[in-house]
Amino acid sequence: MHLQKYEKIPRATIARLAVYVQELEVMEQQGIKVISSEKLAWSCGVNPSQIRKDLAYFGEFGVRGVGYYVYELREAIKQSLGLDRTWNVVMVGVGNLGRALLRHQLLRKRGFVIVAAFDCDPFKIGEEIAGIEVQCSSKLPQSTIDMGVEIGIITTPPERAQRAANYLIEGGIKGIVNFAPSRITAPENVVVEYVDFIHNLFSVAFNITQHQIKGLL
Amino acid sequence: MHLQKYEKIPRATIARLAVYVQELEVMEQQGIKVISSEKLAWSCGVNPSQIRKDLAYFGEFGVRGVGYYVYELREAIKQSLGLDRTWNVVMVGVGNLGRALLRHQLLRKRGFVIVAAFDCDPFKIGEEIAGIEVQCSSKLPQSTIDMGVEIGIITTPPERAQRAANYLIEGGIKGIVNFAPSRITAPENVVVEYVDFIHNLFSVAFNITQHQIKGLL
DNA sequence: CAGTGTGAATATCTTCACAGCA
DNA sequence: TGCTGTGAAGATATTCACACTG
Repeated sequence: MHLQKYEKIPRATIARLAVYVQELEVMEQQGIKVISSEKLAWSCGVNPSQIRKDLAYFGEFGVRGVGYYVYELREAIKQSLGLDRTWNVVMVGVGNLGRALLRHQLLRKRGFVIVAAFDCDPFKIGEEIAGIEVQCSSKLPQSTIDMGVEIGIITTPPERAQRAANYLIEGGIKGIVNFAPSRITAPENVVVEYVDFIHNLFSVAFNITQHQIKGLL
Repeated sequence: MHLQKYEKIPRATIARLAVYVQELEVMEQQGIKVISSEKLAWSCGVNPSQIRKDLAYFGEFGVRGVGYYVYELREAIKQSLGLDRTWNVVMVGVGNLGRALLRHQLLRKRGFVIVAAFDCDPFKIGEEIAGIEVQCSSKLPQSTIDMGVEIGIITTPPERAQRAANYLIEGGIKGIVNFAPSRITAPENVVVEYVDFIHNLFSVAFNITQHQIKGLL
């Protein structure tokens, strides 16, 4: 196993590594065996030195004068990110978005296996979606402890996100991905990530407006 | 209208402004009329000066010695972001995720109205979801031109994302939010944002691993 | 000699600290 | 007095430029 240099790794680097993995997979499917940082950079929309620097946090994966072996590099990055294993995940909140995620193939393909789903709506409890039976939220803490689940996904309405988080924390979860548009509080040792695609729509709307303003100057 | 100072506004600022709007709405619902940067910062999980600096890009919204009027501030931010209007949106790709977004109330509530949905699967064409009839993708460019749509959402499988983008570009769209896990290329004048929640799962997985490594030291 | 790995230079972002105003 | 608005300082992140190597 490559040893990670002991430096703090920028958040932004992690986000980019995920993109690199994605693009490397596409290249692998296209039968490309070797790739230069320049070409990879081009298809990921970043600067070549950026890629080299990002990779340097974890080790030396390239061959000077040649480039990177696509398969090797992908595996190395995945290992560096802790993705050379599967992660058990539970979901809280089975609304439209929750259902979509339960049925989404890509999660499993990337090593994130949803092992249970919870909701507090009695009409939903007992329903089966993509092979998973919706259970009552109150069973959550015990279940996650029993199954050794480490990651929780919150897809409740915003006002119930904190309660969902509390259940997850009680259940000894180590990380939370919150899809609800509300901030949650969690102890230091629990990692929290927010997903809110409304932000991206905001951002697009803003940038369109800016472009137009610039066009007038 | 407040005049924006002519400086380039950091991407990160835009992302945070969206969070501020979210939290301000929660506060408004709780009947809070005035808020200090310190309290708002606390509930958004950022530094108070950060908030003041972010707002300063757009104008002076606060009252010294008092704080910010919640309603006023929210409106001012929305105006600054170009959200004091509605945006017509079209969707390409009606899979699990597309359906979830079509049914999602929040998009409309935030001023993003999905006015049409397209797919190339003949089995899906004609189907009606949340009051919107799925149309054949080939009709896309003409429809967006006719309806004056400015934003396109891509929720196709990755291998079809570029083609979807091409249709949208041909249709004169100004911004794209790509939910498919693949990079797309678009002309300079088209704004592109990527949404990929797998990245956030990667990030959580990585941070959990890191925490554990740190724990061992 | 093409392309990596990396220190040094630059650019960007965040936080501090405090002047200035209600 | 209390909290904003902001220049200056500090911290991070990105890009450059080139020594080095397969």
